Amino acid sequence: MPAYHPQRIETKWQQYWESRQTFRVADLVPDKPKLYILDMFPYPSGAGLHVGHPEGYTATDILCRYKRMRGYNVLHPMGWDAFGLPAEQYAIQTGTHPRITTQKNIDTFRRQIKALGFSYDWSREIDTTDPDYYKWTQWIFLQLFDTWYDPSFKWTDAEGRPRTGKGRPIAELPIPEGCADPDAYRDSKRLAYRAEVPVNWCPALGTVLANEEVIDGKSERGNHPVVRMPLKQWMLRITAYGDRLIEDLELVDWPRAIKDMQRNWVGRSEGAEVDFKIKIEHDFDNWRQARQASPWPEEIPGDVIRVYTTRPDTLFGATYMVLAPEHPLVDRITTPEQRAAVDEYRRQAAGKSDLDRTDLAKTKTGVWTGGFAVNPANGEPVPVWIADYVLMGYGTGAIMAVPAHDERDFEFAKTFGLPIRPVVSPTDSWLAAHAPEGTADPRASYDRDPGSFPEAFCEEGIAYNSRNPELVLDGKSTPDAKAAMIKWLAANRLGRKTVNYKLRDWLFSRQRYWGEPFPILLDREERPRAVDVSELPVRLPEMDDFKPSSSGKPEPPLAKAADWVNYSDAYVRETNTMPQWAGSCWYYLRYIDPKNSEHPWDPEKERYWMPVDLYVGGAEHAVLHLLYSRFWHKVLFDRGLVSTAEPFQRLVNQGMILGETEYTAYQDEQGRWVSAAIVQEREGGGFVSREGRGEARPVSPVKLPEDRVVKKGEGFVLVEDEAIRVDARAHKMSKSRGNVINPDEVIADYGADSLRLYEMFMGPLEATKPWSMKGVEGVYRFLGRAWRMIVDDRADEVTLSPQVQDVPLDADAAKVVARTIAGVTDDLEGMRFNTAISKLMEFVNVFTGRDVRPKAAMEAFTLLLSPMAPHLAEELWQVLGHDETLAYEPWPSYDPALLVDAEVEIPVQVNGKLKGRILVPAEATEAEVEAIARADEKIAAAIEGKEVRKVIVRPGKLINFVVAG
RNA sequence: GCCGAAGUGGCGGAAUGGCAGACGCGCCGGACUCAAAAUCCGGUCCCCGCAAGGGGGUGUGGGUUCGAGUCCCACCUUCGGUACCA
Repeated sequence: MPAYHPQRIETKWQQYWESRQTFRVADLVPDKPKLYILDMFPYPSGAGLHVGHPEGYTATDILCRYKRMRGYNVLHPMGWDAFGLPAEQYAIQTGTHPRITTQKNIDTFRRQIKALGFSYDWSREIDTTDPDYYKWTQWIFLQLFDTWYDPSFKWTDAEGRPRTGKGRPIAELPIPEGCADPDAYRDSKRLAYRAEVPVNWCPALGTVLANEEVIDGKSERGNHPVVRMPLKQWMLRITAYGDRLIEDLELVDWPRAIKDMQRNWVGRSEGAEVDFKIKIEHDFDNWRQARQASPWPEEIPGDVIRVYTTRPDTLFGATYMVLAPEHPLVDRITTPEQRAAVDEYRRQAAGKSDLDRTDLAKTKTGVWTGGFAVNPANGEPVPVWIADYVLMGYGTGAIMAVPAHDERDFEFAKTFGLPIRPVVSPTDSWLAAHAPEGTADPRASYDRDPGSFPEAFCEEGIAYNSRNPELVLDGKSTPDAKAAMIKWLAANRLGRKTVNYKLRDWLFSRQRYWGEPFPILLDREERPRAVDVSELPVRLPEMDDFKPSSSGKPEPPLAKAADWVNYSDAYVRETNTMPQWAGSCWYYLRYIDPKNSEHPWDPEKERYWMPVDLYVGGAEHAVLHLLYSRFWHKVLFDRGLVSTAEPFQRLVNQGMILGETEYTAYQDEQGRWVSAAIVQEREGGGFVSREGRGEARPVSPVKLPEDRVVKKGEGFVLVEDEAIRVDARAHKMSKSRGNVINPDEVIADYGADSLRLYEMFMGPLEATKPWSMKGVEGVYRFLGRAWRMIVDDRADEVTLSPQVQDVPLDADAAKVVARTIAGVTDDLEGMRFNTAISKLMEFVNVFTGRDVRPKAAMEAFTLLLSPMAPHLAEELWQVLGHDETLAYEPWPSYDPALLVDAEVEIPVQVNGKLKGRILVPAEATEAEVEAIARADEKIAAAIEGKEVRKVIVRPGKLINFVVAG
């Protein structure tokens, strides 16, 4: 009977922990150091827990349990990111209220997570859809609404660095003199503001779609037409924090890859804005004089095209301009002759989603407007085109095209026969490498026609062909030429230096039901006003119809709740809701003080717990969630509501868990095997084989069991025909592939401890790795061996094995124990769980081979095992005679002297090649080691008759003879 | 295309610049058993050899070093992210 029986043990200890509140954490414990270890909370989907979830959760749980035993006060909470589209779509289909679905899913997730035995403090559980939670999400939104960004505000950060730019209360915003409408001015400066933004409106579905849901201008569901139309939406001014989001990455301990991604996403670039006068009559000279005499206009005047460029040094090479099709000046500049073509092009562009315009479009398209503008550097007229390779959302939505030195402009100019004027001289090596074959004098032919080269020269170089009566760039390097051009432009009010970001302001509203309502009222002129804090939360109105609008225009479902919308005679409620990101942007703060009804969190508790010391989650959140959270946190910091500049001090990304490795062979229509080497996946699904230049023939994949394939050379082949290559690959788990592992089933078969242990034993936490049920069995067997090492498996009751005796440790045993403690401790500190487990396995392999197992060794082992397999460890601890949980037992210690051996075996090399091994005293000097090595028969033979030029001795490590001949 | 990560036995993986393959899976052999399962013991990178022993080996090609899986350069492959960002 008392074989290792995880199901019995695990429920027993889960109940024990729950009933005694073993892991409830006190807020402020002055004599203990604090540690805040956080998991990314899950979206409770209807599919239930996935084996990917427990990977990160197990890792953090191990650390928490380990750190508690080392005397830390550990905050380790869990909650639910529960707003979101699936519950709403389910509601539309079935009429079930999203709250019901969400609650059901949460209950499932909670049950599954609890079955894994994690040491969360469940009294701190939060749910983003709970009005007591979203009350504070709304409250934080009001802070954003109440804040403007002062880019010139000087302050000093916690590291003592001088900083510029800070969010300040809107009441402190200086109103410019003579401002006709101070309220409108304030509204235009808030971090939360309203703007017209195009959305993908699908009239047939009556709903607004995300970019991913639009394919080829049609809806993914139902294939209905989708149009882009402007809609008034809430935006968050994250771009104001672009520099700080980049700079403060220096303060955190995150993987370099994630920091790089964030930097790229923000995409800061330095360049210049330049104004090109629209050429209507011959008025350029007059305009220049007027410009010189007045300040730089912040608002773009109606008669100029303002462009952004990172290469102002190439302005003399700007031979045409391109506007985005949506650019407001298109109408004004288009000539009557070109009107029809321009309108048609714009109509086509409007039918394409952003993805279509970028992803699929390989060749450049565009239309001339018929209009011209004037190049401010040389006064030459340049034609103005529209093309969808210029995006309205970046820079100013207009570019100066320098085809000689920009790959996209080069391609466009060649397509439409526009002039290409070189203004940066390429290096000789570039010319030699890129000149078309047979070019006698590459430089001469480049200067004559850069278009004859296959690509543009986009690197830095020496300027030429760049002079006007006031400015000479010729001979200057690119950085010098940029500086000179910017200086000249600024002096003549034709341009100025600017910084630009790829990052756009954050579109923060959704036309959905299942999200946080905005705490905002709109007056008759649609001016926003904050709901009074005393009226928070603004609850979602009860509705039983979640269907999209039938009004024929994009309208959020909340618009149908008439009583709710009509706040008073003067005001209506905002009917958009917040995106799913909102609740997850600040949840780590609410865990600190989850029940506080007066404040989002208590400032003293915030100072105690923040920052989060370790944050673990999937890399798919590397950019958006982490960037958005950091942005909110910085606003809260600027407003004095949190004490740290960054929320997450250390970040670790767990890798993805793939399905079991699959072997796939291919058969043609006659059922003949086709080698995977000649099979290609076709776009839009299906596979074809292609032999040499032959016809592509359709083939179908066939899944093979492991014993039908064999390794040959680089890959796998069929056992019965080794000429047939077989694909061997693990795939992402997905319902459609049928390779999803359900954690409930693993727990039922092997227990939670085995699941936990296996997920940690698979490999490094950060790595992507394939699942293997055989691997689960392996760790299950290990736990069984650990059980039998301590428990008498032949007795009727669970009792201590007679081999476990209260005897002192002999020298060897003491060494094994000390080494295991040292190794496991070190591995846990470094989050190397896989090697920590292998050290425990080695320990068991040693002691199961012994007839007498000292009790002290067994106790140390049990404590070392407990963070990873807590249920089994608690049971063993009890069998070893203890009444209380081991969760707060001190972590085992050891005598460091035991790690040092008196004698060590070291390798002997001759010219770096291993020739033998010798046993030397650990304290032996270099000369002694050399003498022992020379005395060794094999070594003596290996160096006999050769000149020993040098002897390298690493005491306790190795000896290497460098010989000649 | 750009950015990032990774390439080590049949498989997952281990190795502060110092004995490559710890630990686990799988496989082979043995013990226990009437038999099987479970369990226990031994073996298992490749090649030559009965053995002792010898030789080769960490994606490819160079380099640094007494010594390279590890550091540097170039390339190849796979995975992840991103995508006309002016």
